[in-house]
Amino acid sequence: MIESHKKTVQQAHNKPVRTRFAPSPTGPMHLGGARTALFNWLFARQHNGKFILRIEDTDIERSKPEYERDIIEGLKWLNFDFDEGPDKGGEFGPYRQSERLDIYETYLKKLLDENKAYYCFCTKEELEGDRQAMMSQGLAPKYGGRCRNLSKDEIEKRLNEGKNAVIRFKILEHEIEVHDLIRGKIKFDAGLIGDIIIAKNIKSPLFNFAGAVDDYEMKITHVIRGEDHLSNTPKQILIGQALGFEEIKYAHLPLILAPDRSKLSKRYLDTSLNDYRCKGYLSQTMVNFIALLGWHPKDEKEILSLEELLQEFEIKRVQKAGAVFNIEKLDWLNASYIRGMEAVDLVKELENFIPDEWHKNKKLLIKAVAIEKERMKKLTDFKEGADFFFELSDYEPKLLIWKDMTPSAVTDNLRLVMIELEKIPEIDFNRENLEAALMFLAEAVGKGELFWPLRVGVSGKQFSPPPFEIMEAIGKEETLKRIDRAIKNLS
RNA sequence: GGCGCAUUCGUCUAGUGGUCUAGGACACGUGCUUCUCAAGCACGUAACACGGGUUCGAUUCCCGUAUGCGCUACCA
Repeated sequence: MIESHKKTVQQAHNKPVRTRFAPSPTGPMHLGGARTALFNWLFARQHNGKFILRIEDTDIERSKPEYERDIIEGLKWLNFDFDEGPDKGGEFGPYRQSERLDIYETYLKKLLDENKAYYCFCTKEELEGDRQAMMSQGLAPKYGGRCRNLSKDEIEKRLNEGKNAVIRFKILEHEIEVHDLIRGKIKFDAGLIGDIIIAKNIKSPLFNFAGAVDDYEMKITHVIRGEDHLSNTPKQILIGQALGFEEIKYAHLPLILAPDRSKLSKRYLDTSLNDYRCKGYLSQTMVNFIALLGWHPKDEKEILSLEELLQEFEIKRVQKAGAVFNIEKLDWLNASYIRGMEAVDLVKELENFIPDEWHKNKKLLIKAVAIEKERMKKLTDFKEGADFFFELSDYEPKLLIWKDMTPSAVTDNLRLVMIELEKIPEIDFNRENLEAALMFLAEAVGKGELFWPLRVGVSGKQFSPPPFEIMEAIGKEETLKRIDRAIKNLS
């Protein structure tokens, strides 16, 4: 099934599939970016193609190396390995746009020479005035073409005078069709676009132009990106056509939305991938969850590993409408993954989420994790929920009292428990034996009457795992110490 | 304002011209289990934006309206 699909795509292009993730390092890796990367990665891997990372840092003001690092770190965490990219290299590098200025310059000159682009000397003030005028007439605000037909001499003269000039691309008026893998045919009227600026100057290309050049130069076959780029697509296609580039397939992903259906922003929840990592979400949770935002497998399966996604993913099944990011479902998914993990593996994930001292007693840590993972939603929950395994902090003595029992009745029950526990040898101090030893006692005095004070005595908490599990984890000596402490607390 | 995209339970979504009394998941509610919490199990509440067509029949096709979002930068 996948094999045959694979074949179809390769035949259609007659060349290997190459996708790219092309973020701007102007901020930390965003959830939307992570999903774009995932779909690109999946598509490339499914078709035996290549997945390329390209850093779009033409905006030198806003681009920062630390953001590039954050993006690469994020991809690594999610296990989206890329075949070509900055530092890693590849046949079509460099992979940072700031290092490809010569390439853009060549194409820019070509466009200028062929009269498909021209220098524009209009000032920002002039442009703003034009825009206002057009808007007030109810027209699409586009460049009026003041500098479109300047004579060669005039251009030369102004350039020599040192006048500031941007480079505009001539948009020919005609209808243009975008074939989107997800949305089908989309028509645009190029006449409404107006001549766009493709470079601030010969050495400073802008997004639409640089991207179009790179997609061609890097032999990208499929551009999979957010819906926010849909309106840019005709511009990029037009630039490609002017330069004689081959056609590229496009797929525009629906946006990830905040709970009020607005664009995902810091106002409502964390937007960067790293925030979620720091908050204790697992890599596999994020991958799985992000995949389900705007995509769904054929069957009703919801929990899918990266490998399963690789099997199941189909770009045609991607949703067209935006998807609200539902943190509750994310928590449920994360809890589900945590529960499903082996305690030893979970301990590794917990590394940076717990105090160093807890690592000293590995045996206890593993036991505590095995017990607590059943009720954790996030890795951060362990620190609060499992502290009592390592050290019992002070608690309200009243907490020991079950319903309307008297303190002395509670004390009596705890004494009975101690007597029974004393009889069990250290080596047999496991949950089965403990339960067996205390069951008949519980039947005599009542389960709640016995187990509630015992559980609170060993955990110090209103809510906690069952007492037998705790006692086994902390061992006989510590258990007796804590029960004794509970008895003293009550008097 | 212009252009573009979208619209199934609160949310993520399945689905199709008659099988829809619209399916699943999260959340929520009730119950079971139970010393507490969690998990688990059972049950339940809850949706085809609206208006016109097309059709024997429309949630599904077409057109409008509304609403939301995106683009409309010498950002990407």
